[in-house]
Amino acid sequence: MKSAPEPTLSDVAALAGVSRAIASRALSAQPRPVSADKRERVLRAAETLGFRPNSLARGLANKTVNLVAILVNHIHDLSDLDLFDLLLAEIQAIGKQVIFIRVGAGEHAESFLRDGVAYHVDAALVFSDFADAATVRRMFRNNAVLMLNGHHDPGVPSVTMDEDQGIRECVADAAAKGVRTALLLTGRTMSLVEQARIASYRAALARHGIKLLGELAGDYSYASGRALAQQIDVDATGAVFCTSDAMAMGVLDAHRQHFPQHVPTRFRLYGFDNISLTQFDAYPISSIGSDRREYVAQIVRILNQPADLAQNSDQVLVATRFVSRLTG
Amino acid sequence: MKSAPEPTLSDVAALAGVSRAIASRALSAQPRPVSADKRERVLRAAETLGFRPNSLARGLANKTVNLVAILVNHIHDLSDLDLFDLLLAEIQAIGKQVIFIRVGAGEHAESFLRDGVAYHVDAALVFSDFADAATVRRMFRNNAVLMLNGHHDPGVPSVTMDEDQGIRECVADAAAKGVRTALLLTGRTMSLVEQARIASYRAALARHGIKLLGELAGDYSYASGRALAQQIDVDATGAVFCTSDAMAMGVLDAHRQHFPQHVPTRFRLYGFDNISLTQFDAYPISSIGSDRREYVAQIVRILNQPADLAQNSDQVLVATRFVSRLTG
DNA sequence: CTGTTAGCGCATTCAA
DNA sequence: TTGAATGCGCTAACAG
Repeated sequence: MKSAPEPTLSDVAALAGVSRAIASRALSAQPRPVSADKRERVLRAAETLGFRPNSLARGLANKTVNLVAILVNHIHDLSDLDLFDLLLAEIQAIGKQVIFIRVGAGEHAESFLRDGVAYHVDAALVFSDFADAATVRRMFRNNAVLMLNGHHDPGVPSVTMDEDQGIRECVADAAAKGVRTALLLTGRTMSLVEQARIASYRAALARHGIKLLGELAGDYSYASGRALAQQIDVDATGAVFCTSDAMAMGVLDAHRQHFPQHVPTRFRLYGFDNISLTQFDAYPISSIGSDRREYVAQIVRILNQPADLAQNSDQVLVATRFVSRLTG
Repeated sequence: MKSAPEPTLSDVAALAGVSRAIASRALSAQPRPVSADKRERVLRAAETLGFRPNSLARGLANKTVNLVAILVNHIHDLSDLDLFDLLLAEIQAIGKQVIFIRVGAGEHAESFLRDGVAYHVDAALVFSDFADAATVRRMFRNNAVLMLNGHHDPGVPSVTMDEDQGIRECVADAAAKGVRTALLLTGRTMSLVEQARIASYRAALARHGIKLLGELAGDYSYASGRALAQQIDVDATGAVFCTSDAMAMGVLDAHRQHFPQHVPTRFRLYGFDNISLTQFDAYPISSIGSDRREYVAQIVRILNQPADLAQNSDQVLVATRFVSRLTG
């Protein structure tokens, strides 16, 4: 009672009256030597049979799968659907498909991959910071990994945001507007990326003579921003810098509960990531972000390089810049 | 200058001093007849060699890939990161990996799939409405398709939201609160799902004697909601029903520009989808949604069925319910 | 330009 | 319990 078995290349070849090799060449994307006559017959045969090449077999034969893996902690790591949408479109545009892997907090990534195809993808884009470069390198082939989680490693190529640049601009903006004191709301401080970010804020604040009143540890989420906002001394604080837009949104809403203003007037509020939500009227939060198109372009460029080139292990830096909105 | 070639099962077998068959069994997930002694040697050999099974080869041999495809129009089709996050986690929990395919508006899905592994996945979850069931069925094996885009088809299993139920509750809520006139903001009206949704609203409104002042055609987006809001006659309209939360958010923000109120007092506002954003203070929009856990559970249940069972082509209906918030 | 041959890496017969 | 042999579907190398 099995449904009709999938037609194979042999079936096509047989119907067209040619050898399997000819059929293979006629159906190949690259130009291969085949007489126009036979190519035509093969194509017609494939059409009538409803033939669809088995990519597993093809991959096994020529050792390419046209598959890239994207590793994230949680989906929210992407922090921005627009980025993901663009990334997916561009990756597909170069003829590759994306296998999406979510590596939950405590769980071991390796067990997820054990029985999946992910081990043998052309490349792995690592957004997740579940592991350092060494672990990822062990999981995948060395030159197949692209670190996008802010972690650097001499042996592995990476595309990283130059967050320091945007933070400088952001703090400079606050200083120019007369801010003298500030509060910093941070994310998970065990993250290397977050540590670097915090260091940038500290340095920039010091450079401008802005006093850092304190650092409150959140977890990037709206809820944590909302909760921590209770600790803000509205009268003494000139600016609140958050290392995520979501936390800034939480701060904004918490503030509105006490002061029915659209935007805080006592202190300035700055977020981070420039997520698309900050374009909505309700959350006009000044933020820091990079040009998504350039970011994605850099990723795709590396993906397009033959593996030997990737050995150079590019450490690409993408600029970030301050984006001014109502709260800043 | 090629990097170390991946060790294969043969390498493991050789190092362990056994045949390939024994090595294969020892490494199999299912219990297979192997003496404890040899199993031990094989496992150790695999460990020292850093052996990782090639899933392409395995898939070719036993005709299963443990891969499911998720088809979307744009990422935003998911309208809800939480749903996607949960779905991905559950699919991975049953040992499958997800290949993500974005089928752009005008582009042909088939060309995307031509050279990808997607043709031979275990199943395809279709969120995109780029094509009817017939097209999807042609692209994938019949019983491997699960329609989640609201389209029904006798030959293909589906999990669909029972939107009519939620809409009834929603309109009943408005009627109970004395609403006598209403405006409907719709999405892309060529969509079959949207047409059904509109029909539900019309019927429910008529049933409660609420006069439908008009239907304004948007595209589900925040921007379209914002623009269409200009046409709302605040004095004559008792309630505004939107077929997406994003449009309701746009309406809310447009209204706030003229009336500095957190929530409209002249008319009631209802959205659709119950996206997580409506839990944020800024957008306390009453909405209609289903239990994500149940929705995902139903999908995974069907995914777990052997192919022959799916022949039954379940047409599962998941309940939706009204979720009351400040605007309703 | 064509067809034959030989693998890709693995799981599974079938004898032993 | 074991191992030799066979095949999954396709492409590449080689001869013609």
